[in-house]
Amino acid sequence: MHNRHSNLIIRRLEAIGTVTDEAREALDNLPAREREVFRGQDLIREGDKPTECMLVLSGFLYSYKALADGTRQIVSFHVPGDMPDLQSLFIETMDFSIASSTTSTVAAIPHDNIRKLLRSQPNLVDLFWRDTLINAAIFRTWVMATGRLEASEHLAHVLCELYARYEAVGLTQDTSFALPVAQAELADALGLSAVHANRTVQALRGEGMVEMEAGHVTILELGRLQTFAQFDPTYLHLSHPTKHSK
Amino acid sequence: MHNRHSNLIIRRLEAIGTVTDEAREALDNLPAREREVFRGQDLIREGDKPTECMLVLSGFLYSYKALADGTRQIVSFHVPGDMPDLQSLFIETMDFSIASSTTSTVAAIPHDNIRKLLRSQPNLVDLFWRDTLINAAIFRTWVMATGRLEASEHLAHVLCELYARYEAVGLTQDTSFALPVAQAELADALGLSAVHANRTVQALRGEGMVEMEAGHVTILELGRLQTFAQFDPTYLHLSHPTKHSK
DNA sequence: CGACACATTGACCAGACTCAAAGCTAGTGG
DNA sequence: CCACTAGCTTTGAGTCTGGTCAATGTGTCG
Repeated sequence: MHNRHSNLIIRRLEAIGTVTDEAREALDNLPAREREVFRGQDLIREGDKPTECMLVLSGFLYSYKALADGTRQIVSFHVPGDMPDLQSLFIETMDFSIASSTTSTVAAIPHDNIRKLLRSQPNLVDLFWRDTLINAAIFRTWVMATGRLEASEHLAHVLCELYARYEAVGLTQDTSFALPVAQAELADALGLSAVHANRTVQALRGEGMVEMEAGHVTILELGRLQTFAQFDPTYLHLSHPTKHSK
Repeated sequence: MHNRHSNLIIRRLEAIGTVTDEAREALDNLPAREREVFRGQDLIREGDKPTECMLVLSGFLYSYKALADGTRQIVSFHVPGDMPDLQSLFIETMDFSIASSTTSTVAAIPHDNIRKLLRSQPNLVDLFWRDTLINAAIFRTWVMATGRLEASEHLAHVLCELYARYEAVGLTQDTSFALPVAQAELADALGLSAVHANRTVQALRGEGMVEMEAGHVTILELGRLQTFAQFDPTYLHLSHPTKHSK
């Protein structure tokens, strides 16, 4: 049997590629220090120089960049199985912060151990690299959505993405999933004001495409939502995408 | 002496890390088929499954994602030395297109040869991986700029970024550099309409911070431009960043 | 009950969009 | 050498999406 953190990593990596038995074994032997982070608390800050990588075990986190006027832009959400600062392995200084939007558990894995692992398992280098490439694809898509979609389409797109990513690690219940973020945080992710984010949520609800309340989302009509958002799951490069459109 | 394409790759990689002599040698032996691309022409299209990677030798290209209504969002610019589709090594299907905005020369390097190179030079795996991570950081920053900066700040930010990236590969002349894109393309990069992009360019010119004309940009007051754009070069993770602000 | 955090509304404002029409400039054919 | 075109840039006028400010609900917790 595997331990909690290796189970999650493996599930994540299997969603994007193939994990050999040997690699599975090696992942299981990674040491990890578990840690809790609470709502609104920063796990890592811009400018930090981490010596370990974080693996999300439970909860929900997000990365953001702060601006001069005190506002911020959330640049990605992190669900269990994600390693939000994997980049710190190769890039010394963090160029963004990571915060938790609810009580989350993370496993901290020292760089040294990951480096040793990657040396012994070249198979994993490919998979981890692939993971960073998929992350980049997600950012690209956020640029597209932020730059060219209307607020309600953008929100719909984010919901489609989260649904697909949750499903990839088996964390959906039917067509609903956890989204424990306040509307103000949603606003920071969409590049909107909090007031307009609220109106945007109401618009989507009014369309009957989703239910959003008390920290979780239920998608009522996935196909329609995806079409509306112009969501094409290709960019997530998952092994078994969940395209339901048309 | 090195050939044209390896010279550029090496300069690029040296800007972000250290290249061993052995790796240098191996890079020099990469086979490459040179190719010209002309203004407006797609080098690679969304949905393609490339079997080689492109290295920009000269000119200027950009990546974009097309939307349902015929509009598009440019998600990144590519200067000489960049490998805009390095990801195709690990991700089968392209989720964006790459087009040239002027006459450009690219070198096509077969995946097989790159894979062989990476097996023999683990040092290069780190560097290439680091390159993809830096790319991701650039996307993140674009999300931030698109979501939270005003149009003129956003334009200023893009100019600061390009200046820093050009400088890293030694392609600036004093404080000016080539930007052979029409304002309509700038608009697609900034997520603006062409009309507003024009007004935004005029605003920056009016401030006396930059000159922009006939496909090239001269930065008149770098410090002020960087401050205005809230540009912090950390995210480019270059070895010798060009921070001039205060 | 009061405090706090979050969601919701209303009224008004502004940055950016659209449509439409002119300028400019380099290149082409006569 | 000039009229003509094509591709860009620039301007003007009216509209709209999303922003700001300021209240007002609502729910949870001590």
